[in-house]
Amino acid sequence: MEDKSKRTILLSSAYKLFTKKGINKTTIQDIVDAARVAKGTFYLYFEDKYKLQEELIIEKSEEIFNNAIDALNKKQIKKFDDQIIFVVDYVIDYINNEPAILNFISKDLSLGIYEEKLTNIIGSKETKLYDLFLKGVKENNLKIKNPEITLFMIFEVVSATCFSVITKKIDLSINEYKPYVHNIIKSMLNI
Amino acid sequence: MEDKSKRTILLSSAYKLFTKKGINKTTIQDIVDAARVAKGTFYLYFEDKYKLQEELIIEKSEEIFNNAIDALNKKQIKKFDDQIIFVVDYVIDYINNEPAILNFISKDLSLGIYEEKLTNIIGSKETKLYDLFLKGVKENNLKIKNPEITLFMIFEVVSATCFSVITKKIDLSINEYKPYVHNIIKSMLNI
Amino acid sequence: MEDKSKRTILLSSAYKLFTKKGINKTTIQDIVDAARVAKGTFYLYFEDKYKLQEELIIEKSEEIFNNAIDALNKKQIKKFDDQIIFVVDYVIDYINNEPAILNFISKDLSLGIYEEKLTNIIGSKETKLYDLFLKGVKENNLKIKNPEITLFMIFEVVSATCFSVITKKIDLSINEYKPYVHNIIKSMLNI
Amino acid sequence: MEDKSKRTILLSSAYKLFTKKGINKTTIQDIVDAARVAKGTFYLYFEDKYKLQEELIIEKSEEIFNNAIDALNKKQIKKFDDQIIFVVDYVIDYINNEPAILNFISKDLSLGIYEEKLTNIIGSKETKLYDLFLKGVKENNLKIKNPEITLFMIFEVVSATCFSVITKKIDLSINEYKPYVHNIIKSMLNI
DNA sequence: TATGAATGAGGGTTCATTCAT
DNA sequence: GATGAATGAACCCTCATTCAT
Repeated sequence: MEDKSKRTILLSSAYKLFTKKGINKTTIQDIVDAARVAKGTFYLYFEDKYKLQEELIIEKSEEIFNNAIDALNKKQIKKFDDQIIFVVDYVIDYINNEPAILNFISKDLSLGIYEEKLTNIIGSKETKLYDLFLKGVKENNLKIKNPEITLFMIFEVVSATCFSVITKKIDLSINEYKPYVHNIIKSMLNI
Repeated sequence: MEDKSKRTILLSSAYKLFTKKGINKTTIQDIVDAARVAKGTFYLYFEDKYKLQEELIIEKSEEIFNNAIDALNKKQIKKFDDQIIFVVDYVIDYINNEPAILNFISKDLSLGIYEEKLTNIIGSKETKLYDLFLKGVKENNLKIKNPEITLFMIFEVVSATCFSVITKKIDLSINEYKPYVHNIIKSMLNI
Repeated sequence: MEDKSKRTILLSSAYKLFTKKGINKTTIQDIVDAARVAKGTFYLYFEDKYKLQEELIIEKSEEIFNNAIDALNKKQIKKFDDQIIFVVDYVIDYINNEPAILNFISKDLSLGIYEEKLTNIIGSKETKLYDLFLKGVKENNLKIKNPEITLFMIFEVVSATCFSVITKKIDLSINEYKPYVHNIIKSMLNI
Repeated sequence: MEDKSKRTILLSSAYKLFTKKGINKTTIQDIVDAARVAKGTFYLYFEDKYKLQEELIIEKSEEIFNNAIDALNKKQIKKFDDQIIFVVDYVIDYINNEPAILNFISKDLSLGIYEEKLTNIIGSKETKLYDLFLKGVKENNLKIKNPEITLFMIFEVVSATCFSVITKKIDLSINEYKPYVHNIIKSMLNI
């Protein structure tokens, strides 16, 4: 505990506040108060709260996607579309269990940033998810012109609809909702 | 001109500023200056700038959707999926021609609000779009369990991806993008 | 009293503080506290404290010079150099009686600004002092190539030395000092 | 190089920054960064940046005056007023060639301090300049009551006017300006 | 000596909101 | 209804100074 760097404490304090109040309503004063740290300390480590947010988003997103793929590897799922659906469901369940995360990454003003970063993560040639997808398309001889765009659109469809369902803007349980998503994804994969 | 109520002038001044600078960077001072009205006057008509924004969003959205359906009625489009795609394309083209509107309804913090309002508009039993959709599903004997959810998801898919394409987060022209959307919609309609 | 505008109160409060503590050590908070006015009110009237200072300097300088010339007009001083010396002595005495004014216009960082403004005042074709000087040079057939520069340098000599004497940087009474200045001025006027 | 004490490095780093940005806009962080030294180290050697500045001013001023007198000694200038004028011109030229020095010693808030220090330097019985002046007055049998005051006033006149000319507050080249100064000095020396 | 992370008082500035006119 | 001067809480950010290592 005591060896946690102030930087780490600031990150986790900000995370809690962002998920609770959203980034716009969270002030730097709130963050340093929660971290029991002086105001100036914040500026030793972050330019402003948006830079801090970016770090959190990248960190959190990578964590979710990597966990999803790790979980996938432990299963024996053969069919490509089932693999993709497994990953999608994993992400949906994760967010559904920790819905406050949406409060932090998209409620206020940051859906744009979030997507931009996630697009980087998904589209990055180094990412396991992207590799998985490309390999699947190839091995299954899928007639997909531009796999990157398709993957991106899957992500968009999932995140946008998932967001609405989880935040109860539409009266649908997450499990009632999943089949719809699965169908869309299958059709996007031309299977 | 001179008989325009102050309220109307405030709405149109705010609209111009919101599309130009986004709502967060627009101050009430900016709005009343543009409207050539005193600061106190603002509070005679609106609780705060977010209430004003809500009004604008509803007004603007209804305008777009109603225009879309009016345009549809002038064409002789027989097939149901083509009708839906026509409406979708109409909306996409509208936003693409006036992308500043995204600056106002989603760039900052308001995609959530926007969707909530639009959901109301789409889902409202009184809306022409909803009626059109229901009638189409029935007449075509489509195997769609819950038409409302499907319509909602179409909207989500269109808006989320459209937003990314128009704001150039993904390197794809709006016309390259349309076929993807059309395919998804067709599959969602089980046709 | 009650009809004094907040602007006027801010100006006079700032004047007191500037003369007491210098402008650099005076904060906007100090000024509004002294004026018993809210902080925001300051920004209704002044961009920052330096703009306020400029106004004070111009106002105060014009006051001094105009008083000097008015006093001169009440005397019957014939000789040109005596007229100039009268004005110079008037200014020296004024500052000597209210030396705190130097604390405000030159102690901190503002000698430059002060001089710039005074140069404008002195050199301004509309100023009585400048007219007086030009007329004197002409009527007395003085061999002065560039009267404006000469007037400027008289001002510099007086203010620089006067500043040192009054602020006791040199151990000399103001009256012991005057003859030196008079001699310099006479020599500068080539009389 | 490597044996330069941290103290010396701090002084020269501060000098560079003061001449470039002025003392007020130079932070202690700037200084220690430039000196490649830790922040705490600054406080081992200086109370604050103003104490450091004082040292620099004294050091620099002595350097200039001593150089001026050394240069004088290499010339064969007989007449006393020519000697003084030589020194004055030397100083003027020096500042004119390195005007950034004014940025450091007077632009911000320090003309007062500077003059105070210089007055000490000039008036100090140990200074070569003062000796030179006293000797000259005596040998030439000049009717100058108080040589110290006269020397001080020469300095004031030169520095004040020189400052205005070099910083372009008055539209006059340094060479057009010199004759005016020379005349004033001659008259001050009663020659 | 030397370090540099940590501090926190304090500055400038913005702006939604009120209220006497 | 309409005004706009006044308010003051709230914010971001800087930076001289300290102190445990």
